Amino acid sequence: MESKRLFLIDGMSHIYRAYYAIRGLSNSRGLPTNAVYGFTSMLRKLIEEQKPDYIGVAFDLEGPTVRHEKFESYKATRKPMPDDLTQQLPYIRRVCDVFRVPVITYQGYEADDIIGTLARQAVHRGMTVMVVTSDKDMLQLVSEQVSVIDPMKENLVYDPGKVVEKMGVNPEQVPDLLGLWGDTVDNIPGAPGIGEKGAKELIRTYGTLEECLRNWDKVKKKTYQESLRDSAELIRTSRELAAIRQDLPIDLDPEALALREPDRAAAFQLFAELEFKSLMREFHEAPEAQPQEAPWLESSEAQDFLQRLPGQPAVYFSVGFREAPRSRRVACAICFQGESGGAAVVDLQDEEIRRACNRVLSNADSRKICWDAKPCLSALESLGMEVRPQIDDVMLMAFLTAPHIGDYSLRRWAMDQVHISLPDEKTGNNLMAGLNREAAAGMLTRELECVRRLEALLRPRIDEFGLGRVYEEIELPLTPVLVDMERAGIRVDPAKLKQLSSTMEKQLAELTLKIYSAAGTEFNINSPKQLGEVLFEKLNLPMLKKTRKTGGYSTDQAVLEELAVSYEIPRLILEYRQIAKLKSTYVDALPSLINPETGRVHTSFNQTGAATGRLSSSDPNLQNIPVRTDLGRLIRSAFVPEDGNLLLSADYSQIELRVLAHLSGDPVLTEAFRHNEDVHERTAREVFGPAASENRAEYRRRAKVINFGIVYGLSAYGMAQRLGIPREESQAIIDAYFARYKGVRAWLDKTLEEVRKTGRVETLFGRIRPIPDIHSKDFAVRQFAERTAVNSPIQGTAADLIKLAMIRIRGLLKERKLAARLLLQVHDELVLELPRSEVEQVRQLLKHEMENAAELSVPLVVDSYVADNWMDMK
DNA sequence: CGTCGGTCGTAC
DNA sequence: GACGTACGACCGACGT
Repeated sequence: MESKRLFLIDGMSHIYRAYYAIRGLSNSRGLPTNAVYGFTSMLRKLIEEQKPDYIGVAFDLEGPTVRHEKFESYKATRKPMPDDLTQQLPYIRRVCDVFRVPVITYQGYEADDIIGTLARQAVHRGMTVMVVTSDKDMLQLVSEQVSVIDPMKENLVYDPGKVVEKMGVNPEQVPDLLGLWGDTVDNIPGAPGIGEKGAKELIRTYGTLEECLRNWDKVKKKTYQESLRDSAELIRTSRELAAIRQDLPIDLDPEALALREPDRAAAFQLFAELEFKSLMREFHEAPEAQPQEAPWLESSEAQDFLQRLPGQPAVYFSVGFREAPRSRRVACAICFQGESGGAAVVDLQDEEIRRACNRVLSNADSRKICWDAKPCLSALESLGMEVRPQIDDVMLMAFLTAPHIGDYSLRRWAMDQVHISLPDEKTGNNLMAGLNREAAAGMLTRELECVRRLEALLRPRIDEFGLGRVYEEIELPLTPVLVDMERAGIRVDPAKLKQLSSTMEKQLAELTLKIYSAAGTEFNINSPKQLGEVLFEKLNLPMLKKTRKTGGYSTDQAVLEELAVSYEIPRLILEYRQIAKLKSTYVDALPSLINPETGRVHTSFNQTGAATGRLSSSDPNLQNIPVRTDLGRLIRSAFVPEDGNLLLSADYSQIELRVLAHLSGDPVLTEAFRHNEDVHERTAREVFGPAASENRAEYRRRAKVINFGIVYGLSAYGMAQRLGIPREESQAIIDAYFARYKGVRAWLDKTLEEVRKTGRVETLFGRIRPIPDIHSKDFAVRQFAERTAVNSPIQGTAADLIKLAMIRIRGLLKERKLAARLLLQVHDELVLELPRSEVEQVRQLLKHEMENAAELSVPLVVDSYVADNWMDMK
């Protein structure tokens, strides 16, 4: 029998935290509600996630305390409680009442002392105590039976080990430590001249404060000696102030502290008054609507339960993860529920249970449904399990139906759509890692309930919005492809990066000296603010541009390039910037991301990262490794295949313009691609006429800018900036473009007309993107919406095409038992690793699948390259 | 001391 | 304000 858990909440610490953490919240009658809201969220979350057996909140009372008598300046510098917080105190009291959480106070003593006293008594009765606070003083209460939990730090739990880790001393030594160190928050003075470092060292050396004072003459540092000798009384008083009392004349009454159900009606009433809408919704529901907590099943019970699942047409599941070293996530528990019948949680650390789970997951006749399948699939496969066919992923349904939202955490969707609150990720991990199996099961059950309800909500929308094809044929089958790519990773040569890093360091040091000498002053070159002051105030260079939001001096590349025509320093800064950027973002960041077991970096591809349907990549982002400058490209030479293998890269040529040709049916663009012309050359001829052939390179460059601009929804201003020409001139060029490319103009008009009517745009395959700002009254916002509207179908269709190709390529490589593996996708490029012997076959396969991903009105063209590093592939 | 917005710069 | 989609480093303000 686990011992009962008593949660003692430090109320004062929380209302102050909430008050400062949330700004400007009030109801329509002007009542400030920030602290009430923060406190309520904390309390509700704590009860839900931790499921205490007993609970109480301690508050200070107005008026002096024994500490003030002991030491008159105690808390003297602390400002009185702000008015707009005082106003909220009665409501905080009412919140405790409606949650039926007892409030405990004691005249003359602080919340700390109440908690200390009750904790001690609870331990005597065999309870486990959790002290809920963000105050480091309270760490002195920690023992085998008492933990401190900090809800502001994702429910970080301090046990004696964690206290030593944070404070450098044992819990019982904390008052001694603070006697020396002091505490500015509580105005405990501590020893003059002794700070955190000194205090920790002294206590570690002598064990107690009294021993430190007795041995003052043996202390090495002179200032410490003097402080200990001369300020003994001050130090002893400080210690006394820091020590939490555990002997107040109060009696713990467990029955009064037993957790009770909230008074839902009163809670609804109160939250209505405070205008907390999401809480109103939550407390409006009948309590039965909250899911029943699933039981943990062991051995034979688990087997019985799992045996019945494969017969179900749909099986919902939610995986509990444990964080393993190198940010690996290990699946340690799984909660299942069939279409009918209750949920249960089983332990994946048990071999027999894993086998039974595998029978459920690999039964291709039933659908498996979860939220965010990629990490589940990855972790389950690592445990030797197989999931067939693919997993239905409700997160992808959410993404496809609302790709502009940007947050696809189950927590967010559960809260907004079905009004169930879930722990944040950190808390969830702690729950899974902790010893409280009931709380962990509770979380998984709630997650599962959210998945079920969200599926019921979102699957009909998939059909309603015509997203069935994109879901079934693109996003769903893409997930296992990404799992494989992430697991494969790409080899990175750390020696090469190290060498590059030291070269760059030397170059930076030289440039720094040159810049300082040219500027006549030393400053932080990395700081745009300081740089602006040096350039435009000290050196009086002409200011060309201000920054958009703060009105500071702009020092961006365009400005510096312009200034570099006439001055030396901007040129040096540009060079410095380039090297510093490459060094910090790539060269120095990559080695730490190499997995020592594989020698490779394993990026994470985010399937919901971009509203257009593109993938994004992070940790590290391998989709923005430099390629345009020689120095930047060197970084790519550190990306290499295993010995005996090669890298193969295949990229689409002009995919977005080809997509535009298809979508618009523009005859000139179509003809250019059908004849496999250089599309920028063609645009130059169309727009600039005979002049284009006189200075081909220059007009091709301009045409290229135009073509990019078209895809991104150009404006005359933007193009003028890029081309360095007057705005009227760029407008003339744009007019000339649309005179020749009438089909493109018509498509843009049609797309805008459609978005104004339907509020959304779509790709060739039916992927949608809502454009809510299209009717905005703000001109700038509306223009932005228009550019987004014309760009998204183009970028999104290109994304759909390469995703289709990836799925087929992975299927064919498997089918033909080739060793070649997909490693990376960079929007229009795929990078594979393969044995030399497979190069020709795979090259052909890749080209064929990419070029025939779909039948467009113009051909898709793919170029491919082979090399023994990623730099030399061009 | 940690968070967060601003600026800047890489990729396609 | 001014050309679409991302990720991320660094600085500095802000509140503890």
